[in-house]
Amino acid sequence: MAKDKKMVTAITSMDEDFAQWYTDICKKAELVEYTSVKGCMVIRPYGYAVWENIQRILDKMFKETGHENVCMPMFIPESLLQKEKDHVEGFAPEVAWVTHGGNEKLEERMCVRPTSETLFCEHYANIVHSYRDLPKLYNQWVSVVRWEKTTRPFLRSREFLWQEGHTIHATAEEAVEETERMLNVYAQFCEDALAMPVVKGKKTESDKFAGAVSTYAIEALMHDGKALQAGTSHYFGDGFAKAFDIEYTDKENKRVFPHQTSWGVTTRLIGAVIMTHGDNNGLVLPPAVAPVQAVIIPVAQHKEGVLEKANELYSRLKAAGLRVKLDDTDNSPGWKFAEYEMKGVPIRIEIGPKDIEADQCVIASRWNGEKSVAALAELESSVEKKLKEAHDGMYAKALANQENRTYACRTMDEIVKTLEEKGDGFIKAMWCGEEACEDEVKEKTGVGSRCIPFEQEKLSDVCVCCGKPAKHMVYWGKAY
RNA sequence: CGAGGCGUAGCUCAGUUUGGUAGAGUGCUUGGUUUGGGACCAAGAUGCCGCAGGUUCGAGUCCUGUCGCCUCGACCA
Repeated sequence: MAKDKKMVTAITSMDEDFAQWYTDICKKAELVEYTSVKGCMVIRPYGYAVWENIQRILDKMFKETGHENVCMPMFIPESLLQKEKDHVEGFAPEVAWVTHGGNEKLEERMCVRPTSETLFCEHYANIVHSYRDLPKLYNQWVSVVRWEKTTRPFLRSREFLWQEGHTIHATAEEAVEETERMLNVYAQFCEDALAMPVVKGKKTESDKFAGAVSTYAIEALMHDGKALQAGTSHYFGDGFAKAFDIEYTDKENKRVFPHQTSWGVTTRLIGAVIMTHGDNNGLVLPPAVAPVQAVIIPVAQHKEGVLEKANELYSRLKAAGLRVKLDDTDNSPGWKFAEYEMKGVPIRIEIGPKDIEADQCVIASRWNGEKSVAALAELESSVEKKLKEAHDGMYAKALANQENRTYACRTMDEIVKTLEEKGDGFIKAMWCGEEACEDEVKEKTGVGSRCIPFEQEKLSDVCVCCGKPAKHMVYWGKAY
């Protein structure tokens, strides 16, 4: 293991002030910059490259499951937003309104989309007429606006980038299946691409999406023990179809309502990556989404043959399909080490005169700080092996953190005591299903319901709050 | 949005109590020596003191507003 001496003084230590540590990483790793637009941020090239990798991988998964990309308008007329009662009640308090076009006041004001269910519904009403038109499996990569009061880079901003999938199906069964399928796609993506374990489950009634019959979510546990909702998938039943007059003719020549879903993940995933894997030396990126997977640092690069050799390694790794960078600036090697650690590059390759003589290079892994020597002849396979190890190691470490911070509690007192003694984390506790109890737990312990996990355990027979028979085991936690 | 704290050089911060010429370290530029964990020497450049008003002969300093960051609540992807 690497010495645990803190080598970068540029960022606040996460044990000292986690929130400040997070902000420091966002800025020092050159992911974002603030602007004069309140609550909005510039996603800088390095941060955007992470998003592009997330997009690329997810987009492929969406297409493999039969989805097509579309693009809806960014404005929604007020009358259209009003059509579904629960939906408008949920979103109206946080939408931005456009009231003027140029100097002229609009006949009807329009909101900037906070989400696009209403637009998709209007569109589906136009294009779905027969069972032969179903299903429609659509997705769009856009930004949306929600007038948030408290904002933080990636975790909550007034405008954010996301994808929203919107599908419409002939039957409820098919739509429910789609809702679950996409939640699984998200969970698999988090595991395979972000090395981030998640808990899959259903949201409670009070926590579900405005207008949904049921909402499913993946919840991840951050390094400070707080929970982060990393993705959601909603089943709408035929409620939106009824509100928007989407009807089709089935095989029996009957007019029926179709069933819908929607699902989304956002740039918040980048925040999740930062807070799941980052350490006191900076960002730690999972290899699958790292803009640079390996950086080559020449040592004593002024010496004969060093840069030539470094360039040769660069060409070989590039040809092997890796995202690789060679830093031949005249900063000192130590400076470069720290810089790429801050930026979370998974693998560092050091090549200097001593290595060249021995036909080898040094490979250092960001996630655990380990250094090893690799023969130049086996460069490609060594680096690929280290990248694989990085992914697996990061996942295992994140999973261990999640498991170590998940506590089963049988009474309210136990919840309070656990949080006091162990700090924040997931609390597993039984629940009767009544909203009053959910609220009381939140009020008395500070933790809210995160989800009813698919993987249920029976911790006791009774609700942690009221003592009546329990219906579900719930994950509770403080949320971002 | 409610309560509290903070915005001064790219970064970290002093100076604000008691109004009177804008400071340090680090970074940046140039030259040289270095180069396996944020190198060293020398010379140089860098500021509408977050922004907008106000008080004053004079504001980084006092007042008001606003924008942003941090903490704790409420709301939320």
